[in-house]
Amino acid sequence: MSNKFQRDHRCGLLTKENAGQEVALCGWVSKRRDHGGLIFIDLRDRSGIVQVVINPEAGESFKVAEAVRNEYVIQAIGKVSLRSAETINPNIGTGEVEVLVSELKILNSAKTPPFYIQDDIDTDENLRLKYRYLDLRRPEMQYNLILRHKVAKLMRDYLDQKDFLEIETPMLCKSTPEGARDYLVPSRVNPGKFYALPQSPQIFKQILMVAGMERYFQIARCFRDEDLRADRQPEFTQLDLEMSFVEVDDILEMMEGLVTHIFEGALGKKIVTPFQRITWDDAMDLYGSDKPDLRFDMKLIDMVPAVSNSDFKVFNDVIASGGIVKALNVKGYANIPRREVDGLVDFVAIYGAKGLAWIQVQEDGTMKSPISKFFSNAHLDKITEAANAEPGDLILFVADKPKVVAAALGALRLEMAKRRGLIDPDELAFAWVVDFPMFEYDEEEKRYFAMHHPFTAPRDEDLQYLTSDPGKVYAKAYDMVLNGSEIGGGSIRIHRKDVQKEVFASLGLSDEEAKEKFGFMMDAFEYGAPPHGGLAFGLDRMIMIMAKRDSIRDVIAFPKTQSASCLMTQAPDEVSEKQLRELHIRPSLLVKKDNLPKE
RNA sequence: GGCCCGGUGGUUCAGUUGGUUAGAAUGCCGCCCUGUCACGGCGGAGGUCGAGGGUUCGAGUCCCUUCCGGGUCGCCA
Repeated sequence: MSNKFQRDHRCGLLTKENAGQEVALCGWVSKRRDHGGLIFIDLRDRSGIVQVVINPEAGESFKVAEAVRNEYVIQAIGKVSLRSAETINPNIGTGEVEVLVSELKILNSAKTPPFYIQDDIDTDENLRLKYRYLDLRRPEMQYNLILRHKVAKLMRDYLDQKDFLEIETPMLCKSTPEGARDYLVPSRVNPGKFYALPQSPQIFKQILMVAGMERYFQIARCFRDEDLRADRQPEFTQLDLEMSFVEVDDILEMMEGLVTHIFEGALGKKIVTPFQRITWDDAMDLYGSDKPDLRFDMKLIDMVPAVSNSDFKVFNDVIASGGIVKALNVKGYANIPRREVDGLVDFVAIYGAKGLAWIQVQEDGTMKSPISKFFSNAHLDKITEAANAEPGDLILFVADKPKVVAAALGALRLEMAKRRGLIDPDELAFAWVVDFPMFEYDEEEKRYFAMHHPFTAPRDEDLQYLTSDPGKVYAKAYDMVLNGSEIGGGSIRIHRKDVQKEVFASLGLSDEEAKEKFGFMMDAFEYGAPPHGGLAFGLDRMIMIMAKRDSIRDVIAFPKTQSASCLMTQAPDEVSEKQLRELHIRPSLLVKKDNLPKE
């Protein structure tokens, strides 16, 4: 009898219902337990694990079972049988059944793997990445990739239903001047010229709107040649989309529908809409971050009114020079040991804060603090009132330029929440951060930069300040935030040439430069560009949160290390002189790192 | 580019103030075992202590350089 397939059932899907059936299974040996006259094998395929049992009655196949080792690929044919009550294993899904094997075949042998193929292994990432094909065999990694597939499918289903078209845009693009560093690709047929890999399909999707596609999306790979982080890879995936004839509310509503669809479909979680909306100004003011974690409260408190006119020179000087004083009230943390407080001073120093002041409100209501001696009782009353402090609370102060205070206290807020266990890992706190400033002033280069990108539309009421006072202009831009992570961002775009020209001018781009870099886009805007806007979701980050992982690498099949290399394939690598010459790159121009002149 | 953490049998780790032959657990190999599921019992093999240099009578341990991995600040329109 020849089977069309080598197997007709999946390991992890066998249940009581299959009892009595003759089945053929294929998979990897997860574990072998040899009792001499009886051998148990945990057989694993993508669906899960089932126990197969073999005894000497199976003849030659029993000898095969004796030779089998972990990660051998085998085919097992046998009868599904119910386990007797005392041998049921409640720890696995298929624990009520097992397969009594009559025929066992080794499809391939395997070397002993360098680490266990099981969840919760404590292994160096080095090894996991080098042997990624083994790492990906682990159930939790399979779950992550399956989840990723489900999410992508749910996205496609939803957007298809809403009349979006999936359209591909080029990978070989023109280098863009501002923003992140581009990955460059030399052109063989155009000596001395380079393509850039896309940082996003931004320009193409806007052109697609001019082209009348009305609703577009793409699950697009994007590239940025910047330093890596736990949540940042040099190549990453975005759900990129754009719509014509919409205003901000239309897009936010559509995206809330999308996210609801995804989280219900993939995780069975009910999401409440509409999401909370918070302006960028408020987010920075209350949370010190443009991506606040709203799973807990602990807002930043403005302390300037309470501490003004005291004898504390440090605060007075900061306020006099245009700085601010803010504080956090860490409830019930007054008993923090001195050593830990000193550690917090170091913690905020990372973000540029020159110091950290604190007041411990003791159980008897008295203050323990290195700075309380500078304040009158009236001042202290005002401070505790502003902080809404009760006995047992710890008040932490940072005084500096607004940007430093936000960064330091924003980070400290998260850190204290972690230490106090204030974060519910099962909660999903969605929010929109809206009304971003259009521009950000760079002190070093003494000019404005676009906070999102230069195609973002300013708010109608702010158009008047575009040239006179760019710092006052806010944009029709929005970020979707989930649990303190930015998972999506977008804006209404500029669709009028005159406005686009003004924005380029505010950015210090001359007409010639604008024409040289974005001429095709300005041209397109002259041929009937519809009002449009869109958004891009960071797919990797969203999956990371859904899978409750700390690293984006765990939801990407083949990620790069912090030095942007692939430990499995050894990319990037050197290339032959011939290849270089064909690309018009003189090998002699290549300089190894250790030969570079010191800067 | 800065700061911090790590690199010791296949794996995860211990290794004191620099001192004899670098230990443990697990894995691996062999033998035994018919109800295990972290199977059990007995025996065995397995180490350039990331690499290079230095200090020292003597370095896994101290110093310098370097490579690799991780976290983070800058950076990421």
